[in-house]
Amino acid sequence: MPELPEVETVRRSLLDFVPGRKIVDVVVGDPYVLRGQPVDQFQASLRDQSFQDLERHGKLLFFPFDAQTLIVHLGMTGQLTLRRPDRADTRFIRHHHTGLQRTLQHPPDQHTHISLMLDDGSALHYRDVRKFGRVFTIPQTSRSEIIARFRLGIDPLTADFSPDYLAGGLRNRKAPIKAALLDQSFLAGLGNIYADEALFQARIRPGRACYRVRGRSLEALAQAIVSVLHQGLQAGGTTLRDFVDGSGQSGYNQEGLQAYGRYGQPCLACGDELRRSTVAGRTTSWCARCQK
DNA sequence: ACCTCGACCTGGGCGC
DNA sequence: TGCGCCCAGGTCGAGG
Repeated sequence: MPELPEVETVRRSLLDFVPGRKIVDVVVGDPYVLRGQPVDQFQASLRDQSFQDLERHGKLLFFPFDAQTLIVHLGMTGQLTLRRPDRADTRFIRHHHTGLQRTLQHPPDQHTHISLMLDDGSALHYRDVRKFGRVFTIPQTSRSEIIARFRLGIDPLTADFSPDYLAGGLRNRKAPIKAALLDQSFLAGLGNIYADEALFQARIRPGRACYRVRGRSLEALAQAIVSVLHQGLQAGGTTLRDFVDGSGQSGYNQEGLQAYGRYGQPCLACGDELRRSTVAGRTTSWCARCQK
């Protein structure tokens, strides 16, 4: 589900409510998402701690506490949402046309694996159908140490990102350009949606070898990466199936996608039918006429 | 030091 | 209604 714009949307939506709140209880449903951390250790590390800040680098969320840092990666279907006592629960509603699952908030269900009970009666729930995500704590660690520990590259929405950085990373690779965009140790934050969107906007074929992306084309790509991420962020993220922000709200960037998932449909630039192929192991939509 | 591919999970949609 | 197959916003580790 969640690429940089979705994760940042979650972070921003939680920032309004969570800092200052104290964790009074830690409920673990399925310990699988702790990825090996003992349940009692996880619980003890968070109990009685107060939220200070929520940070993000690429797709990784991390929440610093006094002695611990809470790490959250949403994987493919992870949802981090606040259930507030001042709002009524709502049922899941499947949108007839889009299939979107909407709900503002609801009680924990069989997919709710972690619940942090807060001192104002609200609860921060981690729900993850496919369980590709992870939630655990590590001893208090600085931002730069976290980036190093999880081998994350430059976040494209920071000042560290530049056409030069992009050029330096692509020069010696012969893999498809899309593979480089998905490589989190090079660029942290792009996933399958925004990689396809950026390549479409920059008019570059997803299968083109990295070292062959140079000059104006590379400049266009650097610009397109930032542009598609900003667009996603402005739309509150892309909700294909189950993405929601911290309040349970869907995004609407799915309505602005020009390439991702549009194979078989006409290219919005030239009208040709968009192709479908597999690049870097992922389904890819692209226009054979526009993208060279 | 790359790169590709299968594995990890669950559920929805579709064809028969 | 049911079954089997394919598909899905992401990593990881094994093996070439």
